Amino acid sequence: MRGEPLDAETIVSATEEVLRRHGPEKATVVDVARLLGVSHGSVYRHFPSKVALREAVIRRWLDRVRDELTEAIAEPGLTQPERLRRLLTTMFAAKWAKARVDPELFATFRVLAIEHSAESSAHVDFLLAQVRAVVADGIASGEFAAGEPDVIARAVLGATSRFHDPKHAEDWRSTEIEADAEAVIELLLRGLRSRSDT
Amino acid sequence: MRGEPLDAETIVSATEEVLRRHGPEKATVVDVARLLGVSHGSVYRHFPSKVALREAVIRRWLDRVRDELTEAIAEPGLTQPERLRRLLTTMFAAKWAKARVDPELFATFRVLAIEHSAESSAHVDFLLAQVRAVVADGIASGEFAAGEPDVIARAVLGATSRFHDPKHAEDWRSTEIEADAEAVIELLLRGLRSRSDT
DNA sequence: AAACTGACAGATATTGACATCTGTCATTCC
DNA sequence: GGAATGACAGATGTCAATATCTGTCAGTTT
Repeated sequence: MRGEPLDAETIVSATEEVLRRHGPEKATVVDVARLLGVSHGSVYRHFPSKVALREAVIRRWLDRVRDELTEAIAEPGLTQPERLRRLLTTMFAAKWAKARVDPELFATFRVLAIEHSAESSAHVDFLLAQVRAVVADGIASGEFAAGEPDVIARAVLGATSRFHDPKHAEDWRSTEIEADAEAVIELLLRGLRSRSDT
Repeated sequence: MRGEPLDAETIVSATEEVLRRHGPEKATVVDVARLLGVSHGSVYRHFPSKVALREAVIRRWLDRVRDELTEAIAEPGLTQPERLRRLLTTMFAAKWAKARVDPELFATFRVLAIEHSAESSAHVDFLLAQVRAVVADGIASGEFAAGEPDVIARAVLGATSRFHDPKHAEDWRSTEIEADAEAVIELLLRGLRSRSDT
């Protein structure tokens, strides 16, 4: 009946659109099929369940976030403290912007992220690896004091959860959050630096 | 009909019990009156509204938390870094214990705390003042590097929100939280200490 | 007369009949 | 004959009728 072949990617995009319009509670597989002009049975040809479909949506969303972030921190010629600061501020700013521009959409994806905790914790693992890499480089170069990169990376992410964990999204509406984040980053960098440094 | 006169304190206790049994959604003023064996009109003699009654409950709860905390940190003869560590660990442990012993009750009080944000932020101000005092003393004694005590106290509380903010209560079920808190406190203390120290 | 009651109006919550949704699959369509 | 359909069973959600709750107050009790 329609020229374009129905593929998974198209269905995921349509699902994202339905989630955007109706929110996570009201978005149904029937809605997705309706938007695509097919029967909902066809959607089930490409995804075994509604859960799997939503999982595909959140995975794509997190993949995009990850790509944005790796691109933003790819700048060469920085010291490790500078690199860590940039990694954190970029990460925070990206989340704050999303939460502020479209709070409802952000809340929707937060619901999906909670539903699919495996995907979310894979994302956290990615962030952890990014921080860990910078910390390890900094220790190797002597810019940071010696220590276990894994433990320190966990500590850095844990200490900044107020600024990146969606649980705190409501706090991000206030502009005080920038100054608070700055103060915490400053304190953490002081704690990380080796004593011989400035 | 009954010997004991009905007073505000008794009503608040009964309300706490009803909240404990039924949860924040289902707890009604009629339930409280029923538990006390009086008509609900009598409750309204002592409290102008259901909101005011719940506010009294959360205020008493937070007052008790505050008392526990001030008692726990009243030990003399500690250095300021030691005092700060003790303040934080005591604060965290108290919350973790409550959340673990009776998660539903903890969730109930969390709902009340959100309902009555004025009471909660007064409580945060109290915690902030406690941290600020230790930080200011530490700066005065040269144990901590110079800086704005207010800014630093905010940073310390902000960096540890994962360990004290009820938003993270679910994370506290894992025993990893102890080690994570320890690592963050260590990093913060390193950042706070003046450079001439150990 | 101070403390309490219980009937009341308006607001909110619960219920249960009805509608929609999820997931399956025998059948239809290119 | 592989892709899509639509009728279906069981689960979940919706909505309007019904019940309960909040807050008031004139009247009762001690």
